[in-house]
Amino acid sequence: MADVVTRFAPSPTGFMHIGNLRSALYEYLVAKANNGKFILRIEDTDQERYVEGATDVIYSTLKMTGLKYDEGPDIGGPNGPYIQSERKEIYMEYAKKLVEMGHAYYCFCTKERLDKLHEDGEIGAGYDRHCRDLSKEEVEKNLAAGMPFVIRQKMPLEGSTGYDDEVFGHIEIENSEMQDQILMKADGFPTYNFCHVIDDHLMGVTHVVRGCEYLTSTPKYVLLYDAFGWERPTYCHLPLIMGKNEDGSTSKLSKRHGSVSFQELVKNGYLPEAIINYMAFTGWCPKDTNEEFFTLEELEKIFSIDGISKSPSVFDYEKLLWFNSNYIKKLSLEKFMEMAKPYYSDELKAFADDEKLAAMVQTRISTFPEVNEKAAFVAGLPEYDNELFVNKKNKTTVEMAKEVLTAAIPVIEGIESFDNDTLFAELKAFAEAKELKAGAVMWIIRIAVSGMSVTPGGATELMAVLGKEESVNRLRKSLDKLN
RNA sequence: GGCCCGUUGGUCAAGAGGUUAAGACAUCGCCCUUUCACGGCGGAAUCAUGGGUUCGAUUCCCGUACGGGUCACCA
Repeated sequence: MADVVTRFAPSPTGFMHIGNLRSALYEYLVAKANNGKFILRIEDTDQERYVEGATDVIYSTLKMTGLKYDEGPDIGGPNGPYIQSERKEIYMEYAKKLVEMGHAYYCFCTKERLDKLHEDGEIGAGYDRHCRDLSKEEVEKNLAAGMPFVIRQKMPLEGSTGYDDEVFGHIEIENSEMQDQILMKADGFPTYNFCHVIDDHLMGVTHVVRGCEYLTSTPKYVLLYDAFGWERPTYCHLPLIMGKNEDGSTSKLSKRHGSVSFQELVKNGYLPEAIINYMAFTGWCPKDTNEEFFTLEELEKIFSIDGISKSPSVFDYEKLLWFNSNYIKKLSLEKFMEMAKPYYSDELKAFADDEKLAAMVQTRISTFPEVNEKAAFVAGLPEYDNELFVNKKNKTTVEMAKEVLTAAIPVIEGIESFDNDTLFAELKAFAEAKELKAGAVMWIIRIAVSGMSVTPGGATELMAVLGKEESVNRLRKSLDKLN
């Protein structure tokens, strides 16, 4: 396939929905898998939904995820402008051309009349084509009188229109099912239904990749291409992303399912690379491998349209978590520390630069905010129940804890180089001398030094992080508690 | 409601007219171990349903059920 051109055409709504980003990813991959071009276009024809600064969210998301576009509003290109509100005149020009050719018509129906039609009619009754056959004179007269108007597409009354979708195969819709949809609104702006076709053609888009909510409206767009005598693009509709409800049912992914925007996920400590990697697998999977870890670059090489699934997939936060923890483990310690730092609570901020602590924490978290829970032990010895010393597997008891601590504290105080290896070796020898299992001694010391049943490291690792003075202080405190 | 699409374990999914129906997440058990995590090994668990076609269908066809999408001066 040569000269493939795809585009990502989001509306500036102020946040990047996961489904939206998934579309962008696939659009990017379809282009890059074929050495093609990827265009960014902003669809802001709905003036009522205008959101300040929303385009910046789009730019930054694409930048963070590495979805580099070859043409776009902020970088320019030969087919600009790339913001639809700046292309307003173009659409009116083409709409009028369509009227002249008999494929569209002026409609002067008021909003009130349309609303009434809606109320009175059955579900899906739609527009009654009231203005479809106005005489040329009438139209001229209304126009001259300055009556507000919209331009509607004149659908064929009979027959059917079909196209071949790359994912879903042949789709055929009766023309009678299609409404005379509005192409140009009364405010002079085009509707999506119209301008995306004009832009896609003018910008040379060869592959229209988008969510399958457009699957059944595409014949209308195809009719537009035909009316202009333009070559139809290749269509590739993507299965939707669903969320799982509490009762086990699924529905379109929304807030109640969890974080649904890219920004939110990042804020919650997910890495863009992990998000992208996981997202590539929602509705697609490679043909000849079971491998699941792919960088964007690698995806560009192996992606192909025939690996796209038809059925909707449930967004699995558990699996995303798993991807994320793996990506966190792959980070260099330096990078990890830099990225984790903002997530430390005020109380723990001072420890964010501790390499030993970071190395310990890095292998045990799935998202960055978890650093606090893992690093909590450094903050101080919490109030805890002496029962924590009791452990079945190691056969430890509260009594034993008292004895072990009494004997071990002097040993630990005597250790010069307070690193994990030395500590471990010394305490192991200590255990042998006392004819105790190493595990039993370690358990008791770990509890005494942390006051927690679950910690991000073993007894000696914790002590190495805490340092000699703090460790010994804590051990003494815990021993006092036992007396 | 009309039209369109879909349905392989809890989830993501590969797959083919004849297979022990891959793999991953989650889950359970065991091992490793200085608790947890990591890692290793193993288990449980899937072709929505009825009818065809066929020597044989989970795979092809039709119906049913269920799920989803769509029917805006939103995209």
